Amino acid sequence: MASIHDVARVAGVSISTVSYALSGKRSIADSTRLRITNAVEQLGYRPNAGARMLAGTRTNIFALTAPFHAETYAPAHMAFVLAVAQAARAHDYDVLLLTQDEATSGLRRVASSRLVDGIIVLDVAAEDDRVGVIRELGTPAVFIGIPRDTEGLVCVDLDFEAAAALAISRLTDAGHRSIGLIGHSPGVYARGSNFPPRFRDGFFSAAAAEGVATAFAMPERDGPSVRAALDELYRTLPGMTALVLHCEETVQAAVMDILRERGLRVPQDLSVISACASFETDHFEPALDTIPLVAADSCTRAVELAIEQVAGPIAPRVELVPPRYLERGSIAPPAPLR
Amino acid sequence: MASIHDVARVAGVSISTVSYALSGKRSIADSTRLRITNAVEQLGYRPNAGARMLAGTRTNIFALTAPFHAETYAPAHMAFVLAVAQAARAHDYDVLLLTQDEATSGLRRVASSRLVDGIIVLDVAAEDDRVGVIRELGTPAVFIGIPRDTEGLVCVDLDFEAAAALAISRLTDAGHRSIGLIGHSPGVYARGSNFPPRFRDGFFSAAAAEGVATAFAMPERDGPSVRAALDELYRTLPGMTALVLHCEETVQAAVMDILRERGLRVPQDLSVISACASFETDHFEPALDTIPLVAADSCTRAVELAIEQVAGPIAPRVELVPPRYLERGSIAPPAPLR
DNA sequence: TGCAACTATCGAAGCGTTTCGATTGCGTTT
DNA sequence: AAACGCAATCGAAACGCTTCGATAGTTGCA
Repeated sequence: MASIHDVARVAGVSISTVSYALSGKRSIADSTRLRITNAVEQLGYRPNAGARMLAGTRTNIFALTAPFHAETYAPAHMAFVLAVAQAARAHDYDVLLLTQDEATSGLRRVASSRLVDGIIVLDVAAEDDRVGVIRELGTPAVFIGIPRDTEGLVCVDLDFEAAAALAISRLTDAGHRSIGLIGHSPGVYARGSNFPPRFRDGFFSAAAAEGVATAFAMPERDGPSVRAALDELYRTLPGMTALVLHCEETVQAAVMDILRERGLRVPQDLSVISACASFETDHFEPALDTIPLVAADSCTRAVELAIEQVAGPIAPRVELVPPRYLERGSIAPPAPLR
Repeated sequence: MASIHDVARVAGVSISTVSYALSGKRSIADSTRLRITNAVEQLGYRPNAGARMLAGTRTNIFALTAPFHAETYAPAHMAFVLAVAQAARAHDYDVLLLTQDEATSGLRRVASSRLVDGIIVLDVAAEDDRVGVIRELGTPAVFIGIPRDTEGLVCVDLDFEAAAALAISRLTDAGHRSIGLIGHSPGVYARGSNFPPRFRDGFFSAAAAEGVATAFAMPERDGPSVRAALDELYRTLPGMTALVLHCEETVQAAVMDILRERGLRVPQDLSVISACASFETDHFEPALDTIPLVAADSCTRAVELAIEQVAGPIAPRVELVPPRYLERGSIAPPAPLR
């Protein structure tokens, strides 16, 4: 395997010249640079990663800690993992995957062995063990998600409160005054993943501000309870004219099936918005207005912030990504009283 | 950050003694070893990863190339990624995640910069670009899945042919002579992921060997075509008494719903086996006999083989993991003619 | 003409390990 | 008593890069 010495020899220069030519950190004559790049090409030279880490100040690797448990929704999880990896590669960073059973010890290990320059934290719980470790390590880190105590941390996430408020405002603009919300399964709220409660709370407070009547149900992941959840909403809120879905793909599909089965047309009989889903919603029949949860948005920003931190300390912050709204025609004014 | 020099100073020995004490590669007096481990503890010393890579012969990192595309079924994909990461950690290896848009160039990059000791290849297509690159690089690599040309490669996978044969033999043992198969969507077969055809072919040849009548249908991922697929099976094979499912969770769920809706009882009216699914099938009503696709089985073995290759070349091979069978009571003798 | 200010290049000192030969001191064997 | 073998330890040479501080050679300007 060719080393920088070989390149220097072939190009007829010293190794420091090669290093500077490749890094661009000092000016090098065009003719020399050309000889060097030719030599690199010819030898198939690639700088040795270990040597670089040792001599340089950075490793060009980020750790990604992405716990996976029973309640995790695989497609969304996957989307975030991939988005982080892609964003990192765009800045010449690689991603090292930490496993959940090594969550805190793995962080310590990779940080104190200087294997990584920083840490990206996914699927953040309100009370998250990783927060304490990261504070203590002082390693550059970005949380995608927001723990309860954000003191000293850099966090990025979709603005779920604003997303909920956006859903409410679109519906009230259309004239709705009775709006239901179908959320995730109770386990998701119980376990402490932080965005479902944030959406729910944003929903309730925006509704309260508008003086809108609300109802909320949390179906289990599997079949029959979706039906029960819908029944519960109609029981609590008999005049419900609009529905916000903040739940998994299978549940949303089930809801649409049940509505169809009951002869309820969207949007004539019921307006529906799909909120903060990380999957495509345009295959539903009819297609639904959507406030998408775009993994790439948060992850790209997270990687940028991580890179800034590698360069030097930055101010702690919580950055909320504003929600977008995609119209697909699933909202109409409420039907006149039947 | 404490270095090996600090440890040596505190313990009152030379750095080589520290290194040998920690690696165990030469004998060290118990008293000395104790002083060293105390110093390590006290200073919170962790060997620097970069220095280790440079001086030693290995990096203790594997690259994981796991392409993700439209046809990918996220939960299964995730299960394999996690299983690889866990198996690697059990051998003190970390996992570097390569993205699909850098599939071949990423392999070249991490291998020739000596960032990784080896490569684990997931979701192998029959004709897979990564095969050529890996042959050319000569880096230790293990394929989880089997490309068409396995010349010189080390591959591990569930024995899908044997799994199909096992399903057939369980059903023929119970007296079935007309067996249907519901497979993945046509796109999966077209794109070249290699296990669906292997299962299908194993199914047909085992059935032929037993003189059993068969039918095969490939529903699209979404709703209505599952119904169509079942209709197709009953049309092609009016006397069908048993069904093998080799498809995604949502499709299996849909099949069970449709059977229930049509008043077909499992197993009295139809025997059903779920084959090579990486999800839990015991929540179906009724629970289904299952030939599970256990990610950990293949991934553990793959990591072992990768580690053997890091130590020195091993013979190329295709290792097939034998299928298991979980009885749950979804098989009965065929119903007498109705 | 002389000197300052550049530009382009080089040499050498690290970075923190691993590992290969010593070297030392003891107990055993002849 | 000389010779040997072994266990425990040390010193120093890599490993391949980055980067700091020279050094020559050029140019510009007083």
